[in-house]
Amino acid sequence: MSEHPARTLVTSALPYANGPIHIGHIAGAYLPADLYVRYLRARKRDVVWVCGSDEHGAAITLRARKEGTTPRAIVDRYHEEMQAAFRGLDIAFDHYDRTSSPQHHAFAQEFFLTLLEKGAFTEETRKQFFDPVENQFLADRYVQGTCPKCQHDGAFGDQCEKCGSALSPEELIDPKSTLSGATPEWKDTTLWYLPMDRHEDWLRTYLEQGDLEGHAHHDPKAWKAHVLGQCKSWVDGGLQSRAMTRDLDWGVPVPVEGADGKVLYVWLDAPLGYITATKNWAEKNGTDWEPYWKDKDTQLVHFIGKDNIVFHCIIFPILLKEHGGYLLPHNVPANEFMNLEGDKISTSRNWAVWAKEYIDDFPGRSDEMRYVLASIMPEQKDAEFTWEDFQARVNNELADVLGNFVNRVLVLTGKYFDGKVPAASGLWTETDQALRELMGRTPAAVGESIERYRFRDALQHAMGLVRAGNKYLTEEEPWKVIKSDAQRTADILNLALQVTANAAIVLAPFLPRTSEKLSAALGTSALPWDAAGGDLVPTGQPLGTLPILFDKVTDEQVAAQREKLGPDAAELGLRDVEPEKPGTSFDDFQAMDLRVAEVVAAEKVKGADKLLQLTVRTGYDERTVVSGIAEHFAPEDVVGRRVTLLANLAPRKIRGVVSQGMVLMASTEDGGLRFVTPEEGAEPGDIIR
RNA sequence: GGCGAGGUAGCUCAGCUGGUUAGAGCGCAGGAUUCAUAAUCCUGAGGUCGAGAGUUCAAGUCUCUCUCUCGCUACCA
Repeated sequence: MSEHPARTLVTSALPYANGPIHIGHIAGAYLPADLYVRYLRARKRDVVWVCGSDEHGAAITLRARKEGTTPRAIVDRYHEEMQAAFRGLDIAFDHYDRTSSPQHHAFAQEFFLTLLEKGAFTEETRKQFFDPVENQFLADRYVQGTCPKCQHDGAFGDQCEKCGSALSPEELIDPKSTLSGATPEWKDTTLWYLPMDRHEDWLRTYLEQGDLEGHAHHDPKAWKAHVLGQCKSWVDGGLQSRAMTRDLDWGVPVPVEGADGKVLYVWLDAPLGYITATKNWAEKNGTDWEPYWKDKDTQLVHFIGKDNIVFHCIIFPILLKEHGGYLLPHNVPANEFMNLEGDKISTSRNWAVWAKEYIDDFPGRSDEMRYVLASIMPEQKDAEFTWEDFQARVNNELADVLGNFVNRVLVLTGKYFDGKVPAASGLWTETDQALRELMGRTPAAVGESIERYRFRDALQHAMGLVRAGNKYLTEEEPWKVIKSDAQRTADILNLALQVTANAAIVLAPFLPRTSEKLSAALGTSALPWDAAGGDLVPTGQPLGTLPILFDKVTDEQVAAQREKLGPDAAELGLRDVEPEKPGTSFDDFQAMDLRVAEVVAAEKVKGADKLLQLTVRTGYDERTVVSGIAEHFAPEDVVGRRVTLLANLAPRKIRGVVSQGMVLMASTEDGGLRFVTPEEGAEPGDIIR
């Protein structure tokens, strides 16, 4: 406990600015960080916690197009909304920034240029195929044509899978874009890749031994199993080069001559936002940001969800190390996912508890949600939130155990000692001693758990003190003792009050509002964490009044919340769907040959989870079509069905099977698939137009 | 398909480097109690630790096979 870093920089994953915040986000990356940081602040440690909105990327431009507005308008709206959601749950960042700010753009460009100068990227200026329809450059794999060696006509730009020859895309005869089918143009472009394979050796040492550049850096045993497991699996599997730029018009422009229409890959740009945010925090507070990112005595901790592990543990560290001068993460305590009422949380299906709606429905009751989420936090495996469980925890634990304990102590003191802290004799019984010892070791137990990112454990320890307090009162029965021994009654209540004051401190990270109310009533506000463990409330201290700390959650409230899950009634008439594609021509439509066909045989493609190999009868031939529907349909379910076939689609080899056409499917809102089946009477071979 | 993490009492979950009768909270049953928000406290019932095999004096804890869940990844024309 004595050794600790000189300062700690904490980050939480930058939330993506195209949707509201729900409890899955909160429990994953924000509440744990908030608990950790509140604890460190209470210990008077030097800690800074930064976060911000991740505002770039293609999804935001798509959303803007759908809503008929600009990306700027979208990110501005969510930037405000997300901050309000965090405030509502008392998620208290030291600084919340955004990646679309001029400062961030400038910093990200500078960082990119430094990497470029240091040779961190492989830069390739070369001619590359460009799809004029999709208006973007095509990776080798997205070009297909006839193999110059074996005349196989499904060869990819990098390799012919028929004869195994390695190819360059320009060698292909009659190349086509696999995105649009258009004939690509041969144009100059520059791409910047991060060759991650160069970094495998030191990454392995860093991850497995916790050593960096020959020095002990962190304790790998302190990392969560699932985090290390996933990282090792990546490194052991061999790291690939990753393009660090994208062809988009919304993002941080690549700061290189002639790179118009290119932006930094969001995964490069977003984590740099942590640094920008730290800089802006420092400027706001008139201090220096550099020690937080560069001093050897600083500890860097990233709080994220499990979907972000590889980026924070592998790619970002590579970037930081290549740049030089920056610290690498000392721990990445990623949480797993929070499920909801038996199902995955889903934004599009409105299967979520939105932070903002919770606060609207339960105003002033942020502590309750914080408590429940901390109790069930998905620290080592996925967790499950249900409203029934929420009700039980709030009612049984917060109201009955904590709230009632506080109330008993205050009422008894009010009744017997006029609301003033009675003087203790100092003669403690064995029972008293046992409780005092528990009180003495609880702060360390809670703190140790928090420092190990075991927040549920920490909360258990803190609540354990309160439970012991209830037990103490029941066993010592001051309401009986008062009749015969006023001093003994004073001793009992004095100790019960000390327990209450201690509980206020150790519960403060979890229940900041409740803790503040309690401390205010006891006159122990502003006591630091390290004061806890002993007597805190001075004799004679008049106690303030406290309203009931926690209202019970009613069955009606539970029912109403469950009712809100699922598709919104208002949305049922007007669906939230992908925007319509830009206009096409009648000629383009005419170019497609759509036919009625019948499935005569079906089998799973071996080695593929999602692929079904179908044999379809078109009336004029029988052919093989590979379709990605195996997760929705068993082979026997599809045999005999009449389907809509795009018959003249260029053949393509998928998983070793040549697919001659495409079966049209409707994808439903819940992620399911339905065949587009012609009405009775249509026969295989009938033309659809 | 490859890889990773999980599968422990009715529910939500702990069980660190293998070692006496497998734990907590909630729920349930019985009892005690009344200062308190019908709150509290005590006692108890409940588990072949996903299935099967193996290593060991000893396995929830190590190895192998299988199975289910979640994630990453490839293939979804």
